[in-house]
Amino acid sequence: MARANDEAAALIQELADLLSITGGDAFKIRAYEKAARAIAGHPDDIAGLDLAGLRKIPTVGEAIAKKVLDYNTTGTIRQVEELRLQIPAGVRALTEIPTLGPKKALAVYEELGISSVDELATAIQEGRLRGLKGFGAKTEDNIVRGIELMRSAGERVLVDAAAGVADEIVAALAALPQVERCAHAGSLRRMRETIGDVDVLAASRDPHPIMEAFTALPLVAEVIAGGDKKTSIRTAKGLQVDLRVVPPESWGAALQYFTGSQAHNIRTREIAVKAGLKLSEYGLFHAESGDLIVSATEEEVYERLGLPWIHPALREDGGEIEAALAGDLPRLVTAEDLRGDLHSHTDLTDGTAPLDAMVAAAHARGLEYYAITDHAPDLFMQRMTDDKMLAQREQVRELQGEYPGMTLLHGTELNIGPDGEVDWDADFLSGFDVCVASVHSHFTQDQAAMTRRLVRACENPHVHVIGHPTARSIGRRPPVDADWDEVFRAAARTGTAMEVDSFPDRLDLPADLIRRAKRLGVVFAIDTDAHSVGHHRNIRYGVGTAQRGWLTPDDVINTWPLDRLRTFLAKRTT
DNA sequence: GCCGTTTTCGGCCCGACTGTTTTCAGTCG
Repeated sequence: MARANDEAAALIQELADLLSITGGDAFKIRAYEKAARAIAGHPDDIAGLDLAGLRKIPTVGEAIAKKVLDYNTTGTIRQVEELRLQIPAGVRALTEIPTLGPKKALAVYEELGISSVDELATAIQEGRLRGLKGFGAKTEDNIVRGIELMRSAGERVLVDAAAGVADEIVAALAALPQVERCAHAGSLRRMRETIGDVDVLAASRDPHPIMEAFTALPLVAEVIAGGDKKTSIRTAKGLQVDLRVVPPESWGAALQYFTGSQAHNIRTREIAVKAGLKLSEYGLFHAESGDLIVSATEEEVYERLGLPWIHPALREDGGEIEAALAGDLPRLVTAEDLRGDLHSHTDLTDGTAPLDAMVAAAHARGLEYYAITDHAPDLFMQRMTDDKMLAQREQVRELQGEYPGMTLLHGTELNIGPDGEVDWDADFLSGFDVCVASVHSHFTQDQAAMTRRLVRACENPHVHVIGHPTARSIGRRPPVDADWDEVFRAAARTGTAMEVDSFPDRLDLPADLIRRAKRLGVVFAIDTDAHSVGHHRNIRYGVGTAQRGWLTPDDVINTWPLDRLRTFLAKRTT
């Protein structure tokens, strides 16, 4: 699935990583890192660009453009290959150990010949790090614990797990008398699909009791670092939480800073520097006099930098600064924009709640329309039959009378077979109000077969939405391999929507593919795929993913009024 | 290595905390 852009960007990033170990110029390393991001996020396929075309990519100059050309012709970059010979892959892996960065990795490699995490663990056991300059008893101890952490937990968690921890901590701290404001920031506020650590921000003039209350919370298993401005803990499940306490008047600048991303912050600070200003978590200051200009709200900080407020979901240095400067920021879709949900299940198949409970939950969300889409017969374990489906349709029509303000749609989630065929013939399919079609098996087909399969499903006039298109399960199953641009072109051509599935372990389409699909003219449906009443709450994660994909309300068919949606659904079969 | 109404050289975001040092380097975000 990797595009040339992604592969070239990964090589440039590797070049930066390798240079940081060999002690290359820090600014050169940063230049590579910036260019890697720009290449990964560039809308055009770099495989088709010449030197001049490549140099038009921001932060890509002569030298990096030539390296990308090198990649285009040879499939690799010569300098990367050379550095790989100097620095074994295992030495790079050492920098994955928390508290062990490039300098210490190079030290143990050069002084002791250590080139893997296992060798390092053994060397520490044998006491061979003793006496090495810069390696004291505490450092040794931290490395041992870092290796343990890396080998056990320490991996990123799903967004709902992080949100649960953040909500608990924010609720506890907000109740303290010293706390004036408290909120989560970081990658969770940006709604990244997985979260490495949770950032919590509090505003107060009296930080000490807050830090004490924080480290005394029942979920705290270990205190990693403790100061009056910043304290870090780890939960029993291995999730790190950083709490920063700032003066109340710094709230806006601090929220901007701690929301990140780091790449976005570098861009905003560069803008500040060019304007003779200095931006930190404490505010926006005059560089020379040090006088404070603004700091109370994020809006003020961005405004004084000459930018409109930028939604957290966009803050990845993925083109949002350029769009903001040009006045082209999208008005992102929100949960309030959603009028309906087009994908949900009941206990007729693998849901756990009966039809009436699911409909009541949808009504409680304030939806104007709601589709029940139980599985179709090709998923044999669900034991669906024509009669059962028709009986459910009758129940849906009867239930409609109880919900005059919400239109119930009867649909189904079809199974896309290995050849792209779906359950039921055209005649039976035409009886549904809406059909979602999804891949549920044969995940490992090669790219050509999978592409044909998805294109064929799009071309089926009865299929309105492709459900969880990549079929990935975050942390468990990789996305299927397809030529996504070809699939998206088929979806745009046939008027088939791509789903943004809100399940925290799906979030499918992922944000980067959403952006690619949108550029090709695709429309989307943000659905819960709810299998229980509680799953309706997951919609926030689907909306967050759609926002990271730069979607506006108009891109999303279930923000449309019912009449417009019906027109969209109907034109497919005429 | 990139960049430029401070343009072809001299800059390049900013701060907190830790550990090993006696004033600072390394790591992290």
